[in-house]
Amino acid sequence: MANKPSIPKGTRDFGPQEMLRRKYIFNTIEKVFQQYGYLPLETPAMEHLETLTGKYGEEGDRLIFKVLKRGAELERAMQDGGKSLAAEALRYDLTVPFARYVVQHQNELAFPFKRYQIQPVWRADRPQKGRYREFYQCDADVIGSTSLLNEVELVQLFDEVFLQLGLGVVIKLNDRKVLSGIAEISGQPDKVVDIVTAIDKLDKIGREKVEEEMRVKGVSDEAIARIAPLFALKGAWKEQRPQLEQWLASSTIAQQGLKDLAFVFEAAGQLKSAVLEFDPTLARGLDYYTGAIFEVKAAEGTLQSSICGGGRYDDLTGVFGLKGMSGVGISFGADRIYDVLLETGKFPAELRSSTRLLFANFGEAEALQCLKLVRAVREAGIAAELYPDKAKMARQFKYADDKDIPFVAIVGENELKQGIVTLKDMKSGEQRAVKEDELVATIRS
RNA sequence: GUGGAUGUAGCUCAGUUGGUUAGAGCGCCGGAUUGUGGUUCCGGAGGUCGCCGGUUCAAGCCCGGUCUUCCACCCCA
Repeated sequence: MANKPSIPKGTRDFGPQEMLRRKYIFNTIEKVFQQYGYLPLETPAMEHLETLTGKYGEEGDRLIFKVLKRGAELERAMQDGGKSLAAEALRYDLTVPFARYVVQHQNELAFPFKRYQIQPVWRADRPQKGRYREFYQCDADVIGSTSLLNEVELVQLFDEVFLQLGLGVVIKLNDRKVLSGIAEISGQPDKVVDIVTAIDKLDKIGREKVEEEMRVKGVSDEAIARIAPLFALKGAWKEQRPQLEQWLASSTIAQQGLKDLAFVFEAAGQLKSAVLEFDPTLARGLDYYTGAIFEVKAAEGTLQSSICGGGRYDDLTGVFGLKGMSGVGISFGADRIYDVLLETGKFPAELRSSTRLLFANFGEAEALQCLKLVRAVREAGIAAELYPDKAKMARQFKYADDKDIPFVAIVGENELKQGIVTLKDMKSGEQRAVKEDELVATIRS
C-alpha cells in the first residue's frame, strides 16, 4: 500500500522550471497564430468513440485510448459479450474534433474559418524518446477555402515561429497528387498506399529496401522499374521540377500537384530563417491528406523525428455530414520542440522565475513596511515578493539565488528608521541605499 | 501490437567469482560568518538496491513474473 506514488506510462509531470519553458513555447506559437488571424478553440478531452474510430486508419484505431463504460452500463456490456465496453475515447488529435466542431456549428461560423487549438492529445503508443502517451499539439487550420494562399501562409507561419524560437528548421513540402501520379505512372494506381509508405522510408532504409518492400506488398517489378526515376532526382525544387514534369508527363493529377507546389514555392518567397524543401518521399497522414503535405524537422540537435506536421484534406467534414469543405492545417509538437530547444540550449536564460525583486524579512515591523513597498512595486508592473518568514539572511539570499531573482531589497531596523531600502544587485553583488520612492525607478534602470 | 536492453541516495553513476555495517561526485541540511547568496573549509542527513516471488546457509549480484525508461519495427507530434 505504501508503494511509491507514480504516474502512468508515457505521461509526465512538468515542474516549475519546465513549465516556464513550455509556456514560452506555447506563448510564442499562440502569439504568431493570433498574428495570422487564427481564433482560439477548445474541445473536450473525450469524444464519442464513433467520432474518432475510422479516421486514423487501422493503426490509428488501435492507438485510441478508450474510456470504459461505468456502472450498470458496463455490466450490461460485459454480459453482452464484452464487445462494446467503451462509448467514449480520449481525443487522438485536434483535427478530427475540429472537423466535428465545424459540422456542428456550421451555421454560426464565418468561412473561411481559421482556428487554433493548443491542447493535449492521447495515444496508446509504446513510449520512446520524444514519443509520449500524453502530449500537446498546437494546431492551426483553415477550413472552407481551397486557395493555395493558405498553404503559403502556413509555410510563413512555420518560418515565423521558428525564427522567434531561434531554432533552425527544414520545412519539407510535398503534394499528395504527386504521390498519386507516381502510382499512376507505375501502372498500379491501386497500390498508392503501399508504394507511398515504402518510398516514405527512403532516407532511412535506402533504395534497395524500399523496392524490396514494394515487391513484398505486391507491386510488380515493372511498376517498380517505372518508379526508378524518383531515385535519380537531383538538386533542389527548381532543378527537380523539370525532371518531375518530364517523368510524370502522362499523369494529369501529378501535373496539377507540381503546379500547386510551384505556386507555393514561388509565393512563399524568401523565408526569414527556415529552409523550404521539396521532398517527394514525404507521405504522412495518408488517411486524409489530399493536397499539400508538410513536415518540419529540426536542423539542429539529435532528434531525427519531425517536430511539426500538416497538410490539406479535402472533405474532412464529409464523414460528419458536411460535404465539400476543404481544409488545410498544421500542427506543432510542443513536447518535441521542447526537447530540441533544451538539447540545443536555445531557451532564453532568464526563464527561471518571474520575480524581479525579493524583499528580505527582518521581522514583523520591517515586514509590514515591506508589504507596502511590495504593493507599490507590483502596481508599477514589477514582479516582486516578500519572503514570508523571518529567517536567516543566508537562507533568504539563497532563496533569491535559487529562483534567479536579480534584486533583493533589504529593509532592516536601520533602513526602517531612515526610510530607505538597501538594494542589492545579485549578479554584481553591489548594494546601495535607495529612497523608498526611488525603488521602482532604480530597478527599471 | 512484435522483438531487445535498462532500473542502486534528489541527480549522474561505481559496486570484484553471490559473503558481515552498499560507496563516490554533485545536490540537500548544519556550522565557520546571529544583516548577505553564488567561491572556500568542516560536519551531517539521506537507500526495504523498481516491485513481487523463487534458488541458496547467504542475493544489489542468479532465475521467473511485473512495472518503468530506452532501442529497433510499426506508426507518428
